[in-house]
Amino acid sequence: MVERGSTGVPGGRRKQRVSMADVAKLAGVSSQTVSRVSNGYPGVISSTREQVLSAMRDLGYRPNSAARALRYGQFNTIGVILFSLSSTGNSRTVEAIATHAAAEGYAITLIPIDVPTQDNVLGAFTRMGELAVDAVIVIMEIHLLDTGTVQLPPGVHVVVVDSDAGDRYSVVDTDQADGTRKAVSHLLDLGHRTVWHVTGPETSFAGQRRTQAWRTVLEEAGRPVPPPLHGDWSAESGYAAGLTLAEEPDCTAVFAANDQMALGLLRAFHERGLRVPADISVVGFDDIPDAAFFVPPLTTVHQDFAEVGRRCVQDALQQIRTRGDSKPGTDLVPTRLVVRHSTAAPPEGRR
Amino acid sequence: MVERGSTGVPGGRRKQRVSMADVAKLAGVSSQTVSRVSNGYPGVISSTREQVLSAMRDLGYRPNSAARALRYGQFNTIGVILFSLSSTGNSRTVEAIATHAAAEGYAITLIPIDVPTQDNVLGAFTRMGELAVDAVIVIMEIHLLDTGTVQLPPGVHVVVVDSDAGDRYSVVDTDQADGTRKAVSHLLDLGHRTVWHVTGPETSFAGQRRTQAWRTVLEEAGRPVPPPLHGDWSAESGYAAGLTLAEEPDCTAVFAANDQMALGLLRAFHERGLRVPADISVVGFDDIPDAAFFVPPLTTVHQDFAEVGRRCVQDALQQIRTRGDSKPGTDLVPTRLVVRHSTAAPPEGRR
DNA sequence: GCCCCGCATGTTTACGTAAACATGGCCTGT
DNA sequence: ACAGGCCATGTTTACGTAAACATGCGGGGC
Repeated sequence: MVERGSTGVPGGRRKQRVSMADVAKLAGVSSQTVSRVSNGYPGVISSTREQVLSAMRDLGYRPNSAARALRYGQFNTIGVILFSLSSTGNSRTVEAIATHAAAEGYAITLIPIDVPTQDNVLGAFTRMGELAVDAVIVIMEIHLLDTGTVQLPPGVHVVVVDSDAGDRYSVVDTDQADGTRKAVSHLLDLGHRTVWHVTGPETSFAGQRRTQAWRTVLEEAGRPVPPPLHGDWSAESGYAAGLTLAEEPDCTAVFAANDQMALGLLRAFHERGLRVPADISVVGFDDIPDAAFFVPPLTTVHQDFAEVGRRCVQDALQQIRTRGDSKPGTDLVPTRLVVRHSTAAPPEGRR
Repeated sequence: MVERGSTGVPGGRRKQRVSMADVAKLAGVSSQTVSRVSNGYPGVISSTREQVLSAMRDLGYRPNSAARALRYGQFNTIGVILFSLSSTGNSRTVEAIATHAAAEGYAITLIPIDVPTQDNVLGAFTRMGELAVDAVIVIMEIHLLDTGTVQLPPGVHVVVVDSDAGDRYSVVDTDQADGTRKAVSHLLDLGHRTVWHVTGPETSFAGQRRTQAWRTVLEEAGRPVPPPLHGDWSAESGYAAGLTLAEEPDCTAVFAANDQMALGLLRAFHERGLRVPADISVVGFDDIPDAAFFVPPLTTVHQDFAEVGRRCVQDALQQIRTRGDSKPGTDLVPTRLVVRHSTAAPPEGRR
């Protein structure tokens, strides 16, 4: 079982992999002709081509991508650096990236950072330089990298998600501010005096932006700005915030920075005997597939992760093809408010 | 932009990448010495080493992984083929795979198959052969591959998740049967006469196994086996099943093949005025992070995706290191029943 | 004092591919 | 009929790295 490969060298340890030279020998042509057939180049007569193809089949020839990469100077691979695949948003973005990259003939290499310490991030970026990638998509708050020690290797193109480094890198992101505006305005339009807020973690740029936009909308409307409650994206943190909010008699509407925290809110309110939406309205962010099946179905801001992924790949390929000549900029993907049954007018006398 | 010539051409576009030869020239040594320094080999005097390191820094040298891979005949990369990252299970398994692989110095290349047709699968496996990977982890229903047309390229080591191809490939999976047994027995122990079931899609091996085990447990206990309701993993399909089950007066306990469908059940029962668990008990499978925050918190079977991922990597590396000498086998990861508040004894007179 | 050994470093080569250049035969146009 | 050109195919070379082999110098043992 140790020996693999194909040519019938009796007894001896066979060659690990079949090369063009092997195919060429069997087909009775030069390796260059094999190369031409392999790449579908013209200028090979059909009988020769058939012979070569047949030899390839017989030997189980597969091109060696390392040699190709060496020859061409590029790898047809895009690296994706991220903290976690656990969040719906990240995993769906990565999925879209992988799909679109595959359609363009690029593979995806995943570089996870389990614990987002400075050292780990630094390490990931250092390894990155040695990895076989033509471009890197970074899905995280790039500020973690701004302390000066880290610099991306030159010659590696970068696209950033969930960050604001638009002046230095190409940025693709959901339009957090606009989505938040839709959510908060929806609640105000229903007649709520103000809107409370459960934030995402401070390390998240997306979270920061949502909180910032929430504050701005309230201020522009001349409404009081309640103290935000701090969450970390998890349903558990939303639950904790919900227990606190249940004690606030003034609170009739809550904007959670993501759907999972909204789920925690729903459970907390249910436990405390608050009816959603009769007593209190809840809006989330993301529109995860489950949101339509929460009790009650959640009104939330739909993010188009697939589109984010698509644009990431597009930008990355653009940079690769222009060799970085394209200028950095920010590419915002629009959102959409999905109204379900977790929002309604505030109860009488509380608006 | 076409030229990629030598260093120091004033005004000219510099070489894209720095090679050992460049470092060697600057340091005044041979490229072999640079190689030795780069790989931490002994036999380089410290003053020379310092000079080389300094030159590396100055030029921003990074080893070319394509050349390395070509030289060594391996890529230090593991490919992961999957249908979707959308499911919690897959994304968490992939995350664990990526983390453990990184710890071993391996990178992960993702090969998504957006639509699981025979052709696409075939295509993915064909491309796979050309990709720069030393092993492949397949996360999907292997039955699709058993029709004979598809065969993995020889020389690529394979580990399969969610399948029963244990005789041909190395398999790692959650112990579906045992988890199901725990779930169903829990409900029977509470006093329910029998347990209804919402299945996963037929294409899923994991789903099939859960349904099979559910039936077995009931039969062994001498209980009637109600007709299973067919789901597709989505909360929506669970919701549809829930609406049907709400009309079944005999139904006091349901085992959903995953948590999302259980979520759909909860909503359907809530809408129909059935109290969970007072009127009807629900058990899920997976223990997604949100399950603890459903209304009510869901009793479910915990799957250790991280462990599945870890063992996948372990098996893959084992195969790479032994060159496939290790025999295929099935490696089952145990589950754990997490009892929350969606299960209770059946209502009086209905047990 | 001479020879040999070992150590630091240099030189050659091969990994598999494909561009660039080379060759040779046949067809076409006059 | 002959020259020129084009087409199918072969040969050479370079991509960046590292193993294998080569070199040359200094020091220790006799």
